Amino acid sequence: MNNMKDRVTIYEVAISSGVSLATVSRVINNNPNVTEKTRKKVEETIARLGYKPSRLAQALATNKTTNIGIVIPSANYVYIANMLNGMTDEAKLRGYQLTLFVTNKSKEDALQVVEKVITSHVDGAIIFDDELDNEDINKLASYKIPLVVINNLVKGDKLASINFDYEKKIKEVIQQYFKKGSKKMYFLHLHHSGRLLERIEKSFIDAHIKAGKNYGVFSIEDSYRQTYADFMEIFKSTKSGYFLAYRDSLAAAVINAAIDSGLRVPQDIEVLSIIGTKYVSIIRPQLSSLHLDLKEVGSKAVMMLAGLLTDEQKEKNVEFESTFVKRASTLF
Amino acid sequence: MNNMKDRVTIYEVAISSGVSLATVSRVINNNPNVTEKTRKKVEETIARLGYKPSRLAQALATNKTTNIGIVIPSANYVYIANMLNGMTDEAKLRGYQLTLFVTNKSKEDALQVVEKVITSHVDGAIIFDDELDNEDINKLASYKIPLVVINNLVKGDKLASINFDYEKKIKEVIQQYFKKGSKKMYFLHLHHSGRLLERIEKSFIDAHIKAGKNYGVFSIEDSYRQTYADFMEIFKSTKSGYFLAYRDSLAAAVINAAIDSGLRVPQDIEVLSIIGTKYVSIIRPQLSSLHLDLKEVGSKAVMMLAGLLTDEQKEKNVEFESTFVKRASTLF
DNA sequence: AATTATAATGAAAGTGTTTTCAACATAAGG
DNA sequence: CCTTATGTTGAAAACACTTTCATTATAATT
Repeated sequence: MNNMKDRVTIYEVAISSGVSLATVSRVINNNPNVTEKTRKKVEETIARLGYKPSRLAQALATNKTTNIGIVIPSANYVYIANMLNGMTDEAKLRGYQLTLFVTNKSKEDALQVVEKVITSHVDGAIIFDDELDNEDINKLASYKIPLVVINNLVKGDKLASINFDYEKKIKEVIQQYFKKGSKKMYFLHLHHSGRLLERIEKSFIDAHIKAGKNYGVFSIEDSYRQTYADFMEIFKSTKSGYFLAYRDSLAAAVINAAIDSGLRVPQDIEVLSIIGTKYVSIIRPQLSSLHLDLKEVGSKAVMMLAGLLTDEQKEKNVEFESTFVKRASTLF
Repeated sequence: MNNMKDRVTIYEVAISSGVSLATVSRVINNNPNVTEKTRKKVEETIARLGYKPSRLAQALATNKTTNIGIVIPSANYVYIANMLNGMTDEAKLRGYQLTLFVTNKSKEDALQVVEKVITSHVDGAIIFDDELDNEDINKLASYKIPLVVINNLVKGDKLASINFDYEKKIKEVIQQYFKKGSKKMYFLHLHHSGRLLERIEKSFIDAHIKAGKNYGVFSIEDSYRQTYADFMEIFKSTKSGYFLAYRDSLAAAVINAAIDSGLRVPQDIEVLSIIGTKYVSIIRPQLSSLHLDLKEVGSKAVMMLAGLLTDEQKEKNVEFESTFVKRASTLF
């Protein structure tokens, strides 16, 4: 209680060291136009008083907050956590803070988020969220907020983008499979899927149509438990198939249901997890998946945004290549 | 490009509606002391100009940012993602933004984080990080930053705390096991463990000493891959045991290694995951674990902090009770 | 030593709000 | 119709900084 600090301001530092506000400001910002002597003096009183500049006031004066907004559907997914991890690391390196904006996969929330991002005075934002559409994103852009947009095929000149090659890669995987495998393929369509997954699904369907092959689609909830239950039902009649699931947990639901139904993986049932996280090798049989270093994506996104903010380097469009990793849940 | 908006300020709104700044401010803040007529007028020009108040300026003027800082070791853990999920939901409900501060389990970073939290002008902070010690946390408190501290037995009058009952529960689980089970128990000690885990370990050891039982400790890396490899080695000689692992992924490493070594789970090898996430039921055999609704912890933390910020309700100390859930990886 | 160039400093305005306090207008009461 | 109470408004200070521009001090040049 006795050592409760009232925030000391630049003004007090100035008084106490017998210089002007401007000089203290220069010292804080490492402006070279300060004699070593005054710098020492000021630094000494800064230390003595325990002065810490207010980021708020600095932000207001400079129009820079060193805050970047991260727009995501939820903090709860492993792959998003991986990305966040890369972002926090890179942001720390560059002196940025991350502010979270989650849309909860709701269009209504997404609109709110857009407003919040605008009023929050972030220096820029990274968007990894399907819920924001062209209009939303261009609205942000129109407020001159530098943007890095991940996996959201949005048009706009002012923004940088990162895209995954999932659509192409899925097509390749399917075409490869046609050469050796014979099972009917099923796509697991999520009820609330988002546009990325829709594009992947389209890619899946296209590949089948092109090859004149038959395919199936199961529409499921984004829940391990529910999907497991669904597939326990499905496997009463369906005894063979190749299933493409968006997430590890959903792929695992299919695998576990298959095994619990007395089916063999991968002999009877093959499963591919599209977004492979570290759980691919924990689940048994280990999950074949498309692998992408999400952490790297996260740090890359921050790097690109930092580039936009400093006018240094402006990479506009980066494509991340995923690699198909065959593990035990598929034959090939 | 043509519709690029320069930020419109309260000043322009005032001019354009022929009132003073003060009145516009009142309208923005729903101050009742404004005639319906002027309110209408001002609201109309706000809409017409697309004015959005600057949170920055508001924050400077009111000394409230509606930002709360979240201090975590990393965004990459599933259980932390769960907590974040609860936090973001509750924060959105109450109009707060979350700013992330990660310590990377490094003391050096932790000190930096303390500085950043102070200068960031968050309204308050939630700390779920072992790396911050008494001194760090009290430093934050001394800057009058309201704090909710999770699982960090820190002393201090000004802060609210949330604690898990892991230590007690582990003791109970062990004592129960002594009644029916006969395997030697091993604790998986993490190299960089943090104080919570240390306390759990102490609890584990105490329970054994008290009962006069023999126990073992394995020191491992916090890595599935490495732990799996370690246990493939260990299971060459050790053919039986009850293993307590901090995380699902580590517990899974033990299970998978056991199975791949030809041992039976739970007949030969029993495994308990201390922090059970959703993966407990995905991994086979399903993991017995201590269950706690981390999402609820997250939202509770935000609720408590909001209480501190508004002086409404001040719950000071909340203990979350975990429940032991027996699944297939243990016999009892 | 005088002159010029250069470096260090401070005064003051600017950043976009809120808030206090005084002034003014309106409504109520006599 | 005047007085008082109440409700609305605006002027100006405050929030904690940065930055420009003018001024002063110092160093370099002749």
